[in-house]
Amino acid sequence: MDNQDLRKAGLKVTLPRLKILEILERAPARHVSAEDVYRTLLESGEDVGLATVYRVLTQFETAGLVKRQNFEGGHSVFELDQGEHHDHLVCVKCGRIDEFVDKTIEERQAKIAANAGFEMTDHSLNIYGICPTCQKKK
Amino acid sequence: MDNQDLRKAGLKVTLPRLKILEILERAPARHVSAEDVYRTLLESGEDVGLATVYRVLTQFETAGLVKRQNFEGGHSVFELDQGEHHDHLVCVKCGRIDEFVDKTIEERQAKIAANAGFEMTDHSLNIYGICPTCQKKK
DNA sequence: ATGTATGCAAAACATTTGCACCTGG
DNA sequence: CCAGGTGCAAATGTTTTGCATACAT
Repeated sequence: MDNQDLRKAGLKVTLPRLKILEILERAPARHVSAEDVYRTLLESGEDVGLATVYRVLTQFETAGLVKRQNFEGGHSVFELDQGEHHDHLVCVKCGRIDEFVDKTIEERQAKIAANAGFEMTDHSLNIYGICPTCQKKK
Repeated sequence: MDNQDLRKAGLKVTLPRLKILEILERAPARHVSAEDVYRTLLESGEDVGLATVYRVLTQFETAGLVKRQNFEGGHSVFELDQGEHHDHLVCVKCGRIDEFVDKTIEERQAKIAANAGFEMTDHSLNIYGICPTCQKKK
């Protein structure tokens, strides 16, 4: 089935692309960095270059298969794009990432952009904090 | 007056620090990158290293004098911290940055963090789009 | 004087790109 | 076969760091 997605995006079905797609699908955290993907590939004995990981992830993003999130410190994570937009709650201690959607916020954002005369292309809302687990550990 | 702010932060009052503070105060765009500050310094004939610009800006951030915003592409901008929190509207064409505050959004964010059991430490909301000026230029 | 600050050059990251070789359709 | 894909190494852009020197107090 994934082969179809790749072909539709005009991408050849190659081993690296399939493997990376698989890793994204199985990632327990859903949000993984390019480095994470690369490490996982090496662990499974695949001989894929980090450059390819970046190239493939970028192509996937262009194809709409994947979403890229830029967090603080010039560090990005990728997640499978499952259609529904959402924002992120990021734990600054353990890196855990929760997702949420808030219709009210979405609406206000659209209104703010419109008021300012901006044609909104995208938006990112990240709430940083300490997750329940890390609070207990303290 | 600024000398006081520096001293209070435990920083010696040095020429580079004063100059950088001055540039931040006079920046027409309010939001400047380290590179911007560096270039402005060179233009005014000051002999300051880029490393110092980064060091000073980081110290200013720690001291609460300055806010750092991380935008997409591992690129950061700095602005004088004037107390009132605000979010950003960023033009993806010309880089123009507008500020806004929306009480409703702030409240919802706090609620979302609380519901998830997160102790919120910070949050960043950036709306990306095309500003009115760039729309006309099209 | 003495502990900080600074400039410079080198290092550290995260990401991208050039290029010769490989591979899917 | 041949365009597109890949690995590797080198380049990039941004930010940080090591170190010897210079400065504020």
